[in-house]
Amino acid sequence: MSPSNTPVDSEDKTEEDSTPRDFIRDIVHEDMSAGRYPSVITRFPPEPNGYLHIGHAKSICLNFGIAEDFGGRCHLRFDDTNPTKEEQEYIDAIQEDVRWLGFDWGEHLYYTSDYFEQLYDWAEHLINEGMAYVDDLTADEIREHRGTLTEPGTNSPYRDRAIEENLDLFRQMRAGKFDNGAKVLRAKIDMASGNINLRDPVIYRIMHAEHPRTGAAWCIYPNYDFAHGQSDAIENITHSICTLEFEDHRPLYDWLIEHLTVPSEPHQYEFARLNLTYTVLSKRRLMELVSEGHVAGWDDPRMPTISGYRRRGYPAAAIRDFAGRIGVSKANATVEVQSLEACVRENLNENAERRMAVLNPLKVVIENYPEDQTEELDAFNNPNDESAGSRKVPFSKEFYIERDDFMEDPPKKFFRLAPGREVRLRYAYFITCTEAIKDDNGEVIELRCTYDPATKGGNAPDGRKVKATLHWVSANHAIDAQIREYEHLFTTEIPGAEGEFLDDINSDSLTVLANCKLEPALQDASESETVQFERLGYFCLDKDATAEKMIFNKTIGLRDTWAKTQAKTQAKGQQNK
RNA sequence: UGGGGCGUAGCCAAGUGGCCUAAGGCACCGGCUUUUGAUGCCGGCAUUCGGAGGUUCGAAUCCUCCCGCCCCAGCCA
Repeated sequence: MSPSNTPVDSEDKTEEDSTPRDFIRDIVHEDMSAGRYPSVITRFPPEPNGYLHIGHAKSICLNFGIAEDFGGRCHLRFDDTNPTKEEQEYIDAIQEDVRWLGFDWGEHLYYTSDYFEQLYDWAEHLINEGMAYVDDLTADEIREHRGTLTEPGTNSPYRDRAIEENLDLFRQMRAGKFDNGAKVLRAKIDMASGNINLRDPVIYRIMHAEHPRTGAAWCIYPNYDFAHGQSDAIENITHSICTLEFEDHRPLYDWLIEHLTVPSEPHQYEFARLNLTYTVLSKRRLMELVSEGHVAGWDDPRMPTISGYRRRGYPAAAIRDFAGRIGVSKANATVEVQSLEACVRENLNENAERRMAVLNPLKVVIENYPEDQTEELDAFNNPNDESAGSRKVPFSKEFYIERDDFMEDPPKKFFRLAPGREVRLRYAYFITCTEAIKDDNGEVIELRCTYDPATKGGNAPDGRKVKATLHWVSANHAIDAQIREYEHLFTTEIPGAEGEFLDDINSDSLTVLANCKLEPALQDASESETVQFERLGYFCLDKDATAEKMIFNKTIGLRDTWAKTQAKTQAKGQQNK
């Protein structure tokens, strides 16, 4: 079951594997030890009505992960019972995303729609057993008859129709004799049940709609409750894992499995869905962000979708790692996004190659450096990993540094470049600032410096130290690029906690930097490989890039304690005023 | 007021009567290292498990009551 192309995290998985790590694995472990099943079979059952998001990733990692851990398998099953909401585009995107996450369903790709005929037969069986009936009540009337949370419902006047009549009507429903909503098929259970799902739940409805897979073959469709458990049974699913809101449906799930002649007896288990701070994670809301243009699409790098994260440069392994770290339980939980971001940083720190790029360039001229000279300096691709090798970086008289790395009148704890101060240029030389040239507005537009030829490579033979190391890009060799920086899409931890979630959208979630300078090696950057721009963060090529114009997404910044202390001292200054 | 769940540090989360004077991760706070103010390393961070009673030699783990939070009244999933 283990995908052959899964990168990283394959090392210390020796004896840990079969040991239970959450309550669901406990159950599976116990079932297997007791010999209740020959092998574990789980499934991931998305409805193709939107793109997968990080919450789905949790479920995917759980279902495929359990299959892997216990030597079983996991099916990918599209739960396509509502043709009015589902589309082929989503079916394709979902498969791509699950694969990208590193999971493989092998031959086991299924669709609930594959079972429509069987499901229909089971519905007739229920009718024949006197356990289902055709109801002519309107949707409103059915609601009225359902009672309330505290009061029992009342029987529909059609509840006791003869079996023959029900059969005849149901067949006419299938034959397209009625309009949408004219009739439904209901399971006959108990209108007084405390569990509202057992008050004669609707199991088939009339929908004259084109289905992405079955086309016009059907005009009646089973709903979730009537389709899910039976589909599980058909596929011999042993552990049907879903989220907490389906807990109330389990009695109905079990009721159907019990009263139908199904090929196996699956069991449903529920866990808490994922919530993330500063993030919205419901399909309805994500759909709204997309359709109303608040983001550029499902794969906008600010979206918590799998495709958004992919485009943003998050490694699949980081998402899998995150899913493992947050665990699985039944407690409603809201995980801090920082936890996800920590996984991304950890993975990228280990795997991303380093490059140099200047986001907000400030030109520097070295006065004592030969006019037309260019040196090719050695730079490590990953100082923490020798096997990543090294590359050459061109250095010359004029280059760019980050505007933030120079201050004319630096505060105490600032130890980057300033007039008269010496710093190191990474992999290059020590330079000392001699002059800051300003424009008419007093804005610093260029720096004049001198360099010490003896410090080539970055070390002084006399052993003198320097407090800062700056990144830089040679002016004549620089590639121009646009860089897109992102912040959280929302300004509040729980968007919509008070009021409309759209009101909490962060209007500064996207910043476009137009005049960035990249070292030449970045010429062959790719969308799928996130690199570190030293001292800044992680970045990857965006799909909008062209041959003429490079565009990078900022995946995530490096931890920045300097910025943090700055913010703190600023806050203090504010307080004292 | 019906039914189903949940409550262990700022956020996740182990723990299922005695190795718990409660794992681990994130966050946070110190220190060391460092040609990324990154990384790495070291140390700190719940005498307490929603609350109150009770059972027991012994309880986060068992019992009782109470409090709080989430889900359910789609012909959505």
